[in-house]
Amino acid sequence: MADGSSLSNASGGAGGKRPYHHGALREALLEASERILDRDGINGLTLRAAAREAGASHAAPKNHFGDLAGLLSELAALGFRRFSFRLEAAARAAKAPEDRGRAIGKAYVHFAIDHPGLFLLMFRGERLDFSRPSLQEAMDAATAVLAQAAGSGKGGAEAPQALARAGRMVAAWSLVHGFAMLLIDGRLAGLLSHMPGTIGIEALLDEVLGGGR
Amino acid sequence: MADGSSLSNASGGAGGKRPYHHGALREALLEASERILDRDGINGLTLRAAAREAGASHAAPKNHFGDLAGLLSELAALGFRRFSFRLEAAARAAKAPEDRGRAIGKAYVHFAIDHPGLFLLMFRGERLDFSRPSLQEAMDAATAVLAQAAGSGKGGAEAPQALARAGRMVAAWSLVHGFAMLLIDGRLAGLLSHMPGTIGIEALLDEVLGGGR
DNA sequence: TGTACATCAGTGAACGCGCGTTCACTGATGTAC
DNA sequence: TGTACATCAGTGAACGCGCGTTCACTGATGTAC
Repeated sequence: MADGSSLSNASGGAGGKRPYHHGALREALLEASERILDRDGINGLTLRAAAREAGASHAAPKNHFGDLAGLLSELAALGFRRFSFRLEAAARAAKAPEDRGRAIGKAYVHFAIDHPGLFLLMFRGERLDFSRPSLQEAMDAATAVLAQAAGSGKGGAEAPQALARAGRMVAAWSLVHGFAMLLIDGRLAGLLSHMPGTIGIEALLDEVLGGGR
Repeated sequence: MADGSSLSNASGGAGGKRPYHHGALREALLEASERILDRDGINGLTLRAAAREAGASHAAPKNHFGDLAGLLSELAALGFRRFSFRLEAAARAAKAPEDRGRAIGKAYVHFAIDHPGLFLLMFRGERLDFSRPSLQEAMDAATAVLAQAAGSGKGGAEAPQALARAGRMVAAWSLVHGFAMLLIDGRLAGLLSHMPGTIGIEALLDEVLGGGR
């Protein structure tokens, strides 16, 4: 995907008969896979289902991804790249430096809300192949964004000990990750429905992220 | 499971020939399922695998659980009951009242470490049947333990607003849940290996739970 | 204390299904000459 | 500017596998009389 969204080449004409070679089947398969992920969840995403959704023969994905773990891993890598982009954009958009941590936290949760299937695929490592360089690179980049966000949160000079710094970073990560997971699994909705009054998710998220400051 | 662990009845004799009726196949299937969960993960747990592991015919589980969702849900219910028990025991064992919240948080994470497969089954709702009364009851009980723990954490009288109270509870839950999830998925190990020095999980957990106080 | 019978847990063969994978093939593209 | 050929993406039939489910059955238990 060199330059974005010009994915439908070759078959765009008015001829109707689609050519033997798709031209961008790899990208089409990834897009189809994401659609399946959002619609049917991770267990519905198989090599055959991806081929079906993309309108290709069921053996075609083999050429591009090798096996199912390959397809899932490339899709997860794509997700991590998009994830990093959104976190960084949120950090840049924050007005004051001390708002950056909270902005990144909100972006983290919003990504999970917008792409729950992709988010679960990314953070449910069981079926991914971490030896794939594209996945490793995308994951490392995302981790770097998070580490930088947590490191800049409250001023970096005091508390120079490694344990304290790791504790602050992991606490921030755990907080937003746990919130996102519980939300996606419907646990927060179940909890809030048992509480008096009406509490919206956004207000709750603000409260959770604001509470630690 | 009325009175605990006397699960191997009837076939205990020295006769060798095991009887046609198992006597406690339901419990044996649940134990076998948990073994599979820990060994092969949730995707390895099928009706046939459970029957195989328990030494029964592959159609036998149908009699006790109906379908796969039934088996998974009963196993999750069992997990929630054990979960509640451990959280409550940790709360009781805390010396000072102000230590209870932290003790419950540690018990939460330790449960996930000790039973990762079961923990993921419990908190990955996709394949559970929440209309099962046993699962509902066990979940409600666990939620009540958590709510009580968060409510008693810092004194209950001030900040009487519902949103603030919900925020405190959800923040505490998100923190331990996120930590447990990231740990199980191996993300924390990956992160710590990139940091200077050697940081143990227990020390990190103490730091994370202690940081908010 | 026996006998007949209903009940039901558990068995094992058989079914259809979707899956990943293999394999011979076909159509298109690019390159050598 | 043509022609031959290697390459390779994509096809479609076929394979074996494990799954959930069905179904006729078998063995054990409990109850009525």
